[in-house]
Amino acid sequence: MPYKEREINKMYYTMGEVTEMFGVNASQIRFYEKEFDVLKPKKNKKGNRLFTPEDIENLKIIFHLVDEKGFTLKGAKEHLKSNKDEVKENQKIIESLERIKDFLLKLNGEI
Amino acid sequence: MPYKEREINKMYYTMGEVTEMFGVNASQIRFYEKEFDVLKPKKNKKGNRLFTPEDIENLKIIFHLVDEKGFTLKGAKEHLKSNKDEVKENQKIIESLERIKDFLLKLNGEI
DNA sequence: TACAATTATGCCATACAAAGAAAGAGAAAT
DNA sequence: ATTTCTCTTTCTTTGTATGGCATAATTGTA
Repeated sequence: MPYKEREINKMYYTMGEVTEMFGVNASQIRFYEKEFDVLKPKKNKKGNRLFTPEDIENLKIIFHLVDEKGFTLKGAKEHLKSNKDEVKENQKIIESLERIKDFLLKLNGEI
Repeated sequence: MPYKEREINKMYYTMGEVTEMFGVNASQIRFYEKEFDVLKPKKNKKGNRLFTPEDIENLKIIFHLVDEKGFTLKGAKEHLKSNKDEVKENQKIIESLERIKDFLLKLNGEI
């Protein structure tokens, strides 16, 4: 594995970076960590949390569900479990349609 | 208007029937009535509530959103008002596919 | 008597916020 | 180089406002 890729994989976010990113109090992040099993930040020797990019993605989804959609934490948990695949499926469909669109545009140019 | 249809339109549900139907306390129904503008039961001379079939339908939706989907009351309200949910998303996808269909039909005619 | 209304108050879980301790990092003093 | 002092960050624990109804008291009427 090349050097840069290893660096990316080792990318961690501190608690300060996360609270800055979402504009919330650290206590809320810790509370969410207790509530949502998908959030599993590593910890260093001191005990400080090291958030992975996956943690960040999950936090984005959680904040979207809770703040914008109006789910309870419990509702957001179940939505995460049952709908993560659905969201990814829709993403794939959209990407597929984009490719078809590009193909058709190219075809249209050739006629 | 024929007799039977008038009867159907005049169909009302009492508070007792509603609490029985949803298995909840009357105070919860009255509380939801205060919270959700869509719930507007008539009242007879005595003051007793007369729930319309439309009220019942809305209550079904509300209970579904709150109890099963895990929305907060606020979230359920907004979900009811703005159809910004899956329905509208799917609508956009369908419209997009319709346009693609028209494009393909046109293309097929030209070749 | 039995069901329903209103108004006021009570209550418990949810969803965080605040407080205080502990642990580096860096600068200053020894 | 090492100790001491502050400064900052994060930790854990404890506190609390709000949400979401339930209960109580009183009144009405069929």
